[in-house]
Amino acid sequence: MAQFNINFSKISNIIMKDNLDFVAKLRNSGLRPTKQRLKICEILFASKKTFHFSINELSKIISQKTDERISLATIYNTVHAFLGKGYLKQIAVNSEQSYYDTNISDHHHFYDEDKNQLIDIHDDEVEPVKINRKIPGKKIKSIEVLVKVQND
Amino acid sequence: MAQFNINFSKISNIIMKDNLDFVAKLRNSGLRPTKQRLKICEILFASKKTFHFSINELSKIISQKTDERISLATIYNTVHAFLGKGYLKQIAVNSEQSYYDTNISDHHHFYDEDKNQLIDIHDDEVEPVKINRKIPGKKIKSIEVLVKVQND
DNA sequence: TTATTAGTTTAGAATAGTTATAATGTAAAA
DNA sequence: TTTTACATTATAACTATTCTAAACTAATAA
Repeated sequence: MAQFNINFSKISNIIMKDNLDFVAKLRNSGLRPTKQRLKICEILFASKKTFHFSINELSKIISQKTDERISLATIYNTVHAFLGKGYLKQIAVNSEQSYYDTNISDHHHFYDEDKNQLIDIHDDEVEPVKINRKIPGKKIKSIEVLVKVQND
Repeated sequence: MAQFNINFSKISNIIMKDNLDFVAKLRNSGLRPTKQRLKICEILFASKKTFHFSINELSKIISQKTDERISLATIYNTVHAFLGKGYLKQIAVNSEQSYYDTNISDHHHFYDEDKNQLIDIHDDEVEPVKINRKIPGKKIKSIEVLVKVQND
């Protein structure tokens, strides 16, 4: 009886509303829907609005939004797993930190060097980039434009 | 007399041919022409051919080409100094390592993910990238295209 | 259900790249 | 020369990330 109550509160806490979608999403990609992964899904994918983050920033968001802490190792693991499944994109900005994007569509970025912040460039804001050269034996995996900006 | 010989061999060893140019180059930018900096100048700028390198790679080249070792700290310091003076460019590829380019002109890159190698894209190989958007209060510092390629 | 198994989380150790420190050395100025 | 400011160095410290191995938990079999 006591055990039932505990389990129920746990479950109701974790699985709610659109979290059912996340459970399916994870299961479909062969990832077990653990409470850590569901929490991270919620933070990353619950809003229609996409955003950019570093592991460090994600870690802070998690501690703000949750009372239960998630270990750094798990955050790294989860982000890598999501990258591998194509749910996240990695963005090369500089060598100090990795940045990730919940917007996985092909697009380019501004990088604000003063605020250390990425800003999406929408496809209608750039002329398509045409590369008139091929590397023998290689295929293009991605074409990314990074526009660095600073205060003027 | 003995001292004269020692100094002479030192100097003749260090300052020769186009190294005089490097002495001037360094002096003109307010950097003292030390033997370490001259050696690194030689490696980086003696050939007309430009190239890409990581600190680790540069360090290896130095130990191959010199019997006198240069400390890692000095290599970092020197590369940073040269970056600051605009003699080198930093390229954002991924977060594992910093890459540097002795070609400081505006240009784009292929990145071979299998060989972990950068390849210059010449200006005539890309249509100019047009960004039809401005960030208020910001000016564009650089526009860089990174084309990731892999074996096909 | 319950037991088993295979995948997951975790703290903490280990590693890699980079920066800081403080002592020693050296180029340039006095 | 002597002095002074800048450079180099070994090494410690730091930061981002990965590894490890033990404890845990979701899925599966019984």
